[in-house]
Amino acid sequence: MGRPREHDETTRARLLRVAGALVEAEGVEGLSLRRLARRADTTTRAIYSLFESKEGLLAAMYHEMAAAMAAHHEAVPVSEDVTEELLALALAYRASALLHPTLYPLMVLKGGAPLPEDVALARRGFERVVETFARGVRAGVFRRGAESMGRQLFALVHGLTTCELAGMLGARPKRAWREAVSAMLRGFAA
Amino acid sequence: MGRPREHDETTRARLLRVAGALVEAEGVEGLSLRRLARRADTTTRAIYSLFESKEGLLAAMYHEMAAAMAAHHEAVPVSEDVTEELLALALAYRASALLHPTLYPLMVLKGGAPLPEDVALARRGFERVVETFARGVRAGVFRRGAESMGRQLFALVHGLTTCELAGMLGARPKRAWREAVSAMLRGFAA
DNA sequence: CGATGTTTTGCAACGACGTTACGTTACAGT
DNA sequence: ACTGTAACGTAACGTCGTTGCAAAACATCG
Repeated sequence: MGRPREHDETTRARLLRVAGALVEAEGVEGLSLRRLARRADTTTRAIYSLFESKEGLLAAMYHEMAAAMAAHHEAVPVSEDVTEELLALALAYRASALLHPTLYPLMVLKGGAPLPEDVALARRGFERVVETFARGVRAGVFRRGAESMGRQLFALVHGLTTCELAGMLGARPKRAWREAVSAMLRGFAA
Repeated sequence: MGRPREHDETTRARLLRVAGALVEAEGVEGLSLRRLARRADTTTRAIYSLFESKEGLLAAMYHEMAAAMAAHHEAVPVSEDVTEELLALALAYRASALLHPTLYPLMVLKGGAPLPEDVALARRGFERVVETFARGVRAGVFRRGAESMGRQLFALVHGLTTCELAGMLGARPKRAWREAVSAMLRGFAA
């Protein structure tokens, strides 16, 4: 019963696309619901019907980003060389962050609380790292404490991402990534 | 000539104090010039006279933060054990960030461009780290590349800070700091 | 001592923002 | 056909950062 929705899935997709372009072009502060509605040729009411609020819109953008990162992570094959696998996982994180350079800060900083499903998504990626560490521990490559090492590696990876996006990682950022992650993994050796 | 300023240095200090309290209590988005003026019992015009704009106010807050961090850094004594000294420098960074937990994000994320003097201030701390690395290289403790290692250590330290402030560093954050920094430094060994 | 010039101040307004109340519209069920 | 219900577009509300403007407070000069 009631009037059928006119703001359908295609408008939703269009809004997400235009919002991404806006953020990409002018940063998070350049995204306003009114401008977004104008650019997407619809009304602010449509955004409220589809996303509930601005926070909901940002959560949906977060979801796209989290899904992209999860896809990059799952594309990394399981290897016998756990060090190589962890390095590949870190570089996959880097690649997905660099794919949406201005969208990445959305994940970390403000924009409100992400949806539980997206937290679970991010957690899955983290647990993949912890499991890889655990395999390394069992193989005698690393010392004990897979979860601690996973947390610390994540801190490094996040810091590297932030620094690279800020242009503070020097002329050869990928090399810096390799060196930093390798150094930490060497330091984790049993 | 001209009307003498009534908005003096004490109002400026009070505004900075109240602004810090506001950010501390409700985050960066809770800081509005009108609320700040009301809480500090003055007018928005005073803020504009003293800080030029909201960005100028944030830059002044950034300056306080940067000065506190520099003080913490300079309090770390030069040691013959470069590894110990770098660990102490990292923990000094942590201590100053934890002193103003909600002010720290101001330094990294938005708020606009910090003043050149504050960039220089932050740069001095970074160069202290690079020099310590260089001493370690000369002593045969680390491999070559003092500046690269400094950048990578900074990325780790910043990532650890962000993660700890987000509560993602587990139950023993200081221990995680020690382990992570030590691991990276071990990995940098010659 | 009064007139003038210059700078700061308080106040009110401007445009833009996120959000919401409201009257209208379009359908489902009777 | 009538009524109830849900989604719609429009217009407003309150807040934000910022700015124009007239009044105010001094220094300087006639």
